[in-house]
Amino acid sequence: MEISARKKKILAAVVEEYIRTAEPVGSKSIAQTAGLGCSPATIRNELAELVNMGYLEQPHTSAGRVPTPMGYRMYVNELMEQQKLSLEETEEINRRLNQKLQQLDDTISDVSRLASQLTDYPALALTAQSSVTAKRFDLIYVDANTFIIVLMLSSNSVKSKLVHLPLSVDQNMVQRLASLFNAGFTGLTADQITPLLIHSTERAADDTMGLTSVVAAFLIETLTEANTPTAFISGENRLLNQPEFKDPEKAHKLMSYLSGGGYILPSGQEESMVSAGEVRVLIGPENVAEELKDSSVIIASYDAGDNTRGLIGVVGPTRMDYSAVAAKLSFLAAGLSKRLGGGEAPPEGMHNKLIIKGDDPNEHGG
Amino acid sequence: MEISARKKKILAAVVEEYIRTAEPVGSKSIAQTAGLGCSPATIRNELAELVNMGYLEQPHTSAGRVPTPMGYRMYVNELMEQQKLSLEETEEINRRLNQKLQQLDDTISDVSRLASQLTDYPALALTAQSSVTAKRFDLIYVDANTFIIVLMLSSNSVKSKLVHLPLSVDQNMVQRLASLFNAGFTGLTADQITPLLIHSTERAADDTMGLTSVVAAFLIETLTEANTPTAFISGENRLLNQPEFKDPEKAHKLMSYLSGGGYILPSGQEESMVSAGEVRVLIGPENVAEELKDSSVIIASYDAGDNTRGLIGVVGPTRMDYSAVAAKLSFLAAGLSKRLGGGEAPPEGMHNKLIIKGDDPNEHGG
DNA sequence: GTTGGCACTCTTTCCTTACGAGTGCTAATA
DNA sequence: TATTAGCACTCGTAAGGAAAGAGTGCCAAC
Repeated sequence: MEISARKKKILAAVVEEYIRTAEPVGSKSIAQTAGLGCSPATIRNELAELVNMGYLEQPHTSAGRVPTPMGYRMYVNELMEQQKLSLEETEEINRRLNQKLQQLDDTISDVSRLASQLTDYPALALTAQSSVTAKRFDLIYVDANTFIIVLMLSSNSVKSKLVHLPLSVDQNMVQRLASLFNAGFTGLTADQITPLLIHSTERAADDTMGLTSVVAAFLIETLTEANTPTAFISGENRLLNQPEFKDPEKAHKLMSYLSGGGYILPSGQEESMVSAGEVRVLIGPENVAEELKDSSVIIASYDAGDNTRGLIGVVGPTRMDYSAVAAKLSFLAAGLSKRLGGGEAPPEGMHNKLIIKGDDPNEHGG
Repeated sequence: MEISARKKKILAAVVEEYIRTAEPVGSKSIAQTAGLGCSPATIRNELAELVNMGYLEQPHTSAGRVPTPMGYRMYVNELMEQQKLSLEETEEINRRLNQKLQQLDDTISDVSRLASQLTDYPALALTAQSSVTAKRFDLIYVDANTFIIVLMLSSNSVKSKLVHLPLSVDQNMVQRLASLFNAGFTGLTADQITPLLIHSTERAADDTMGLTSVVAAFLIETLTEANTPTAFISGENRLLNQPEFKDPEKAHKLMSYLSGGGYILPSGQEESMVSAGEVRVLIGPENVAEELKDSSVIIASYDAGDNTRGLIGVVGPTRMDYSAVAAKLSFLAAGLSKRLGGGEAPPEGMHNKLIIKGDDPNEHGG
């Protein structure tokens, strides 16, 4: 059965009213606000059908209607209007991005904080999983017992570490080692750096002091860290703003799930699930994690340069302001991409052309 | 009026029972548990006097007794038994410290997370405010448009940054600049680096491309960052475990205060308030921040090396397990000091000799 | 297809009552 | 003088019940 235009209007009205008030929506208030010239009784008939179709439900017989996940899904896919951010909002976001943005590592936490502040929901930011390799080694001789490892990565970031040794370092050896590493270890991923390779380098450098393994260990650690996507969550406490979490039990469960680095997306699929410039919405039971079955997640991806993508997302009750949050995240992601990504800058006003993708492709007419 | 030995015993029993159950404590339960051979009626008389003296209060006429902040203070200063950590606990802490500890920057968040997990309260970690200066500069020429700044600080950490320039870099210039910076900028604090100094260096290096100011900017930024104490708070959500925060309003207020980097100690006095090896307890109204007047804070300081100290602290309701938390924090701080500080390692079993200092020196007999 | 009317349902709120934990006081006791 | 038993009293909390109110479903009329 196809859903009529009026039903759509009514459904949208219910969803929006419910998002606003968190109270079941009655026929009367719809008749007043939705602006379609008909009486509460008519609305009631339509509502009853929407319940039958699975878009709405009643908490109990004499209550108003509440959207089901399916109702939200319909709303997000077809009914929701793209929300435009006000000039002040876009300026605010840009200002804060410019203020903070130097290196992704430092900002991943700032980004999640910003997203949380903007939306008033808990927010998370994920760095992209990429395959970073070493591009260049420098070893700086400081004194007889000390040298500095400087490691430039394919992602064009630089990592460094001060190494103290109990033994005296030979300055020639340090230089020899740097050349050997530049020759043999650049372009390798962490798991291509085998003990065998290290060992043969050690011999080639005539290294009896274990310098080679120190440098190699730092390299492996750095690469592993750079390739491990890290998540940062902030603003968990904002859940408490939402009436659905007035029960501390419930709030605590979700908050500790989030704080504990609880994964939002099926691991390994993070970036692949959201393509660039698009915002994905996971509603209630569409989430994989048991703890999120009553909540919704909105995720945008950003281009972190180097052909990798990261994610920013927001978690809230299913009764979430999808439109506003999607718009904000989309703009934020675009701003991040512009600043981090090497690639083409998103066009001005890009946040208006926001593409929202549902979870289940069957459900939205393509 | 001096407080009798029996009153002390009774007060301690009330505090401990209340900490355990979060329910007002009646005379009967004390008579049973406290093991002083007297009847509830006797206890009642004593309790009434303890109320008069200000150590206890009654929520209402027919309820049991609850400690006042003054009662907690007395308990912390004089009555509380030093809690020893079990072998498993100390081993667990040591294990996790060893696992994580490489550089303070990376671990400040880990430390606060660890403290929070151990105590099941929100925890914060503060880096020490110190006066870090530059110790050594290296500039690595990468290609015509790129070089790397490597900056070694007096704290013996190393910071580095990749710099891209629109103009071609002259390799000689890069080296000249490094020498000039090593000669003129080491040992200076951020505010000693004046535009004048930068300008004269620029001329001395014959730098027409603005390299000098790029390096100087990085230096200033790094020093400023290193000297700014950063706080990290985690586990805010654990507040929800406590029955006193079953009201989401209340919980949210405190949590957002904490998340917002709310300051626990009067700013500027952070380290000076807690001396090494000692644990400080701030009970309820002893706190300066309005938001903390109903809560208690337990703080330990650790030696971060380089004559600087940092803090780890825990926030909870006044009904807090002072003894256990103090023991854990103390051990944690000692462990951190041992690993970070240059100084003498704390003696084995140091957590047994824990010194607890109250807020107000007048209140505990010296 | 739409609407007004009306009986019905079910939650929420408020009030009252009963209960019980714990006290304070008094008088007896060691 | 300190302790104890006994008892009336207080006050918060839980339980029960009635009234209110919001919203529905359905029917008959338009």
